[in-house]
Amino acid sequence: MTRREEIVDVAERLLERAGPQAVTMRRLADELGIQAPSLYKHVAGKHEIEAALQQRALQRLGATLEAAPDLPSLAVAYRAWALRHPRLYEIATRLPLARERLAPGVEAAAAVPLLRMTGGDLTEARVLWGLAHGLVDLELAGRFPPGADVDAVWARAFAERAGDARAAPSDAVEPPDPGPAESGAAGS
Amino acid sequence: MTRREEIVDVAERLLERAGPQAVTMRRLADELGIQAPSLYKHVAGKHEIEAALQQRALQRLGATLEAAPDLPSLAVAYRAWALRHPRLYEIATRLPLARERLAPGVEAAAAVPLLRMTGGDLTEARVLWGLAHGLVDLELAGRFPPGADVDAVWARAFAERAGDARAAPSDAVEPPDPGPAESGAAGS
DNA sequence: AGGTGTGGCTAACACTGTTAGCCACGACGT
DNA sequence: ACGTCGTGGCTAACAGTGTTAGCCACACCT
Repeated sequence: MTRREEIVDVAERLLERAGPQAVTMRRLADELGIQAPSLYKHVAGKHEIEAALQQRALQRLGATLEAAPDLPSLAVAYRAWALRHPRLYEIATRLPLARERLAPGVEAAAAVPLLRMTGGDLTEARVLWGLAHGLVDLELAGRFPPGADVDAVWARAFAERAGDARAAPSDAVEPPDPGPAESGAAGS
Repeated sequence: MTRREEIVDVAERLLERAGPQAVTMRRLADELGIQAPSLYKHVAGKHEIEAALQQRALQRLGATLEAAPDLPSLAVAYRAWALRHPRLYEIATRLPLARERLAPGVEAAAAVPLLRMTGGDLTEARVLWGLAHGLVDLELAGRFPPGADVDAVWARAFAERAGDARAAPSDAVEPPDPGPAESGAAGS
């Protein structure tokens, strides 16, 4: 394992354990037993570490979603992952998505499971993605008051949507090739 | 106008003009022709300024939404406001909602328009809110690839939902009294 | 042996939010 | 009229942030 990966590993552990404000260059270096400026021998800057975490989060989330057989279970898998890795989810979703830093294909790969559900319908996939993301984001931000029945909200949201998704035009069952801009970008 | 409001005003202008990283205590003080530590004579800390901006954003958004006659136009009004005041929207939505700092009633007031659409159905209101927020958040984060037809996504999302909303149980046409925890908190 | 890249180090810079302590001024009560 | 006191400014300073410059030891390769 290269030292760079090691840094990202520590950053991830630190992030989930102590929150985003704790992942600082000096703290990171401490954890590795070195001095903060030495980090720059392996990494261009903090933004690069964040980009790496973002990429990692996208891959993990995408992999988790792969297993879901239908839309409702995909929804609960999405929410469950986000609640289990809240900081990673935030970093994956709040950061403006450094596409140029991202390894090619990971954005597309994260989109595949959802796209499969909608039969390749990009618009519908984006609706569902927005719905899931919005609900997760509000929940993570503590926006639903304590005691709110969030389970019921998710049930309602995706129960009704499920019918629509199946009724969608089956123009492309196979996910489109992860081409440049438009194709794979519905889920990331 | 008290000096405190003046500070928040400058903060808001600075935020929308130059972005969140530009609204710093020293910069704020410069804009007011004073020294940074003097700000603390009027404000407990930066968090208080942010909380004030958050409250302001909630009020403005709520007021804008008031005018919408039906669900589709409420959706476009929501999106339009967010796109016109992206930084304010972020601060209103990303910050963990300092409920104790918030003037009583503003959270509830922001929820009223949506709740009216759903005939008082809290769960449905939250679904719609999550949907709208998620789509806005993804768009603001630059998550939809350039060239994506976001209009189409919104049209699809709320065209189908509109029927559901009207078919919702009409158990409470009048928005519930803005009681303590549960009632008014669906939209904020 | 000699050169070279790798990966540490210290010192320092320009920022950030924030605190302590001082001081001028204006209002207010006696 | 005079003392008192709150208001609102100031400077100096602190701890912490990301980041750069420059130095140096060690391993490796010719």
